[in-house]
Amino acid sequence: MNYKNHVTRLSQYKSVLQRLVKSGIEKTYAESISKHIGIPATQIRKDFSLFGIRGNKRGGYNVLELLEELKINLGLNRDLPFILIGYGNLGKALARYHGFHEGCVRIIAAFDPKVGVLSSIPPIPVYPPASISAFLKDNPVKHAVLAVPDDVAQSMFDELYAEGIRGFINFSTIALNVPEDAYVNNVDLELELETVIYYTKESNNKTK
Amino acid sequence: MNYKNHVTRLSQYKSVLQRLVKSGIEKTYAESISKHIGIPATQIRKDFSLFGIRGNKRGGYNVLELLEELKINLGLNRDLPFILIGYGNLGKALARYHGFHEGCVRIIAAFDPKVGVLSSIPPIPVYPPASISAFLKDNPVKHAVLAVPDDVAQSMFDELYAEGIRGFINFSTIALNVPEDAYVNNVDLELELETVIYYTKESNNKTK
DNA sequence: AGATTGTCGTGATTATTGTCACATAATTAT
DNA sequence: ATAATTATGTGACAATAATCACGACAATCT
Repeated sequence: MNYKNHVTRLSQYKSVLQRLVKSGIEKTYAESISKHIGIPATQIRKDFSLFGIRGNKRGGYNVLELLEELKINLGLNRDLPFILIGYGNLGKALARYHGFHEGCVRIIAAFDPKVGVLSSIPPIPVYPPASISAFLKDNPVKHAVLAVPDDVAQSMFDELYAEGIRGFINFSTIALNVPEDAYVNNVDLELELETVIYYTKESNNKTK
Repeated sequence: MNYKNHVTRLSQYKSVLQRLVKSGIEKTYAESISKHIGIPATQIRKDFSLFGIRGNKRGGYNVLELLEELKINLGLNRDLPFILIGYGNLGKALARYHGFHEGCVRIIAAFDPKVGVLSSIPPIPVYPPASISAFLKDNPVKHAVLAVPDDVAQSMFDELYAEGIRGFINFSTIALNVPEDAYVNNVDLELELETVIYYTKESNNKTK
C-alpha cells in the first residue's frame, strides 16, 4: 500500500488511540474516533479494512488491541531511533519537541559542528559531523532528520545515504536528488504557512 | 479552487522561481521546473492553466512575471504578518527560521508568559498573552502560528478567533474544534517522522 | 427463542486528481 | 516564404481516493 493519505490517517488514528489509552478508555468506535479528528467514520472503517484491521461486530474496537495493530501497520512496533543532523534552532526544537517523548520516535544523537549535550529529556549528545560514520558503525540507525542549511543539505544527504540511512525527513527548502531506494519526506514550513494564507484570501471564502 | 495539492504545488513552483530569480535566470520552461522538483511538466502546465497563468508559446515563461502571477494566486502579493503564540523551543525555532526571511511570510510579534525580545533578524518582541487583544487592535493581523502545549491549544485558538484571526497553523497534536469560516493547517511533526518509518519498512520496498 | 438494535465490513458508486495526446502558436532554418 | 522545430494549453481519458448503501453479525431486550 503506497498511498500517502492512508498512512497519514493511520498515524492520526494512532495519535487519538494513544490519548484514549492515557485516559484509561478501553473501548472505542469508528464513530467516536471520527468525532475526535473529523474524518468520516466510514472512511475510518474503510482504512482499517484496507489494512486488515478487524473490530468486533457491534462491539467496536478494543483500544489497546487497535493501537497495537496500528503500530504494526505503521512499522512502529519496534525501536525506531533517528539521528538528527544539524543542531541549529530547528534541530534544537525538534530534539526537545514534546510530542516525541510520548510517541514511538526517538532521537538518539545529534550531529553539528557545535558539539555539546542537549538538555532535553532524555539528554541527547551532540557530536561533530566527522563522527557520523563511526557512530553508525556502532548504532544501526536507519532514519535521519535533516535540519541543516540549504547549501549543505544535498552533501549531507549523500553522506548519510552512503552510510546506509534510507529514511529521511528534510526540513531544508531545496529538493534533494534522491536514489530510488531511499525515502525523503520534505517538510517545508514556509509552504505550510503559505497554505494558510491561500485559504484565508477573501476570494476563497467559499466553504473551506 | 479548493484543492490542497494544487496550492501546495503552486507554492513549490514559487519556491523554485525565487531561486531562479536569485541566480539571475530570466526565462524558464515547464520542463526545467519539473527537473527541479520532480513534478511532471504536464502537471505543471495543467496547474498553470487551471489558475489562468499563461506562458509564451514556444518561449517558455518569463521568470519574474511567472513569480508575480504565482504570488498573486497564492495571495502573497501583499504584506502578510503573522503573530506567533507560544515561545517555547518550537516557537523560537520558527521565529528564527531562516526560510521566512527570504520569503513573503513575516512574524511580527510573539506572545508567551515569558516575555522578552527574540534575537532573530529582525528582532521580534515577545509580549504577555494578556496583551494579545490590545495588540490586535493596533495591528490588523489575520494569521497566527499556534506553537503552544496541547492543553492550552483550544483555548488559545478560541481567544484568537474571537479577536478576528481566521488563518492558523497549528503545531499541537490535538485536533482543534474550528468554526466554518476559519482555516487551520495542522502540522504534526511526529506524524511526519512516522511517515518516513512507514515508507522504509522492509515490507514496503516496492517503488516508492 | 425470536425480534430488535447498533456497529462493523465491503462492494458499488461517485468525485477528485493526474496523465496523455494532440492542436496551436512562436521561433528558427533553409 | 515555407517547412521544421519546440513549447505551451487543454479536452479526453485513466487512475486514485472518498462516500454511500447495505448486508452480516453480535449483543440486548421482551
